[in-house]
Amino acid sequence: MSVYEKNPPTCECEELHSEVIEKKRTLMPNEETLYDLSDFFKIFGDSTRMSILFAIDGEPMCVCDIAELLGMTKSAVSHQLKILRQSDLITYKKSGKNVFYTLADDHVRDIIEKALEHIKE
Amino acid sequence: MSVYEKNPPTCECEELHSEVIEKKRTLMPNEETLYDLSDFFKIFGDSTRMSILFAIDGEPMCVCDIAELLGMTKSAVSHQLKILRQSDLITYKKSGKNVFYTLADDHVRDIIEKALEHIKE
DNA sequence: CAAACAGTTGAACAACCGTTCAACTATGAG
DNA sequence: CTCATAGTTGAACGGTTGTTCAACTGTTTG
Repeated sequence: MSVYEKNPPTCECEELHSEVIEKKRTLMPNEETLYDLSDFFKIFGDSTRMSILFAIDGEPMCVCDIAELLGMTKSAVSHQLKILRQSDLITYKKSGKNVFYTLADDHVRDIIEKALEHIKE
Repeated sequence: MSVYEKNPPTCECEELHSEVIEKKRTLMPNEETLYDLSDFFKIFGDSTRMSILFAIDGEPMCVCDIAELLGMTKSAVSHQLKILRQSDLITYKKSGKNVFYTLADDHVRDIIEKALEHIKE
């Protein structure tokens, strides 16, 4: 049951524009989509993860090299790689003792590109 | 001074792929851009703010109506509106006792649309 | 001017999240 | 087999962040 479906009235306002509210209610995405969307953006909302995404763009990198490049510990990097893995934003390939990570697809690049455009307005 | 510029070595690894690291170092965006990017995505990384963005898309809405639609208090909504305002993602127009908010431009819509595509893969 | 209502704001609290630390698995070299 | 190295993981700590609450500003109405 979505919160957008009718009451209970939580806003103490007296003079609501009911027509507008009802109209908007029908236009809102369902709650699950809203959570999926914000969860998706949450992944990009950390500078460490953003750095990792740029680092492993193009040529794959192993955990040690990423840690060295970013000036962080392997542990911290590995924790973030796990989050990126679980979001299907990156893939990895084991090679001996090393694990090489790279971007899963071009979608990620596209979204970051869009954001860069907005920032430089 | 960026952390990506040369050492000190923070990774305890012994067998680094120095060539790859140096190459990547030249390709990384500067630190400020990285922070701006992740800060930008951070705005979208909250389901309340995401709901507000969908709500005020198209026809503008006043704070009371948004609060009623989302089932939240005016205060909570106002706090989030402030964050969205400071990020230049929304604009507002005062009209009597009401303040009507709407999206600043089509850029926001574009980015959310891209994300929606990725989610439905 | 006074009362009512829309909206904002700062402080405080709780929940969330990223890094650190230590312990662990696993692979390759001697 | 044993040791060293790459990488992962869970717990814990500290900083961040969203909501609540109460007090505030500002506008309209009588």
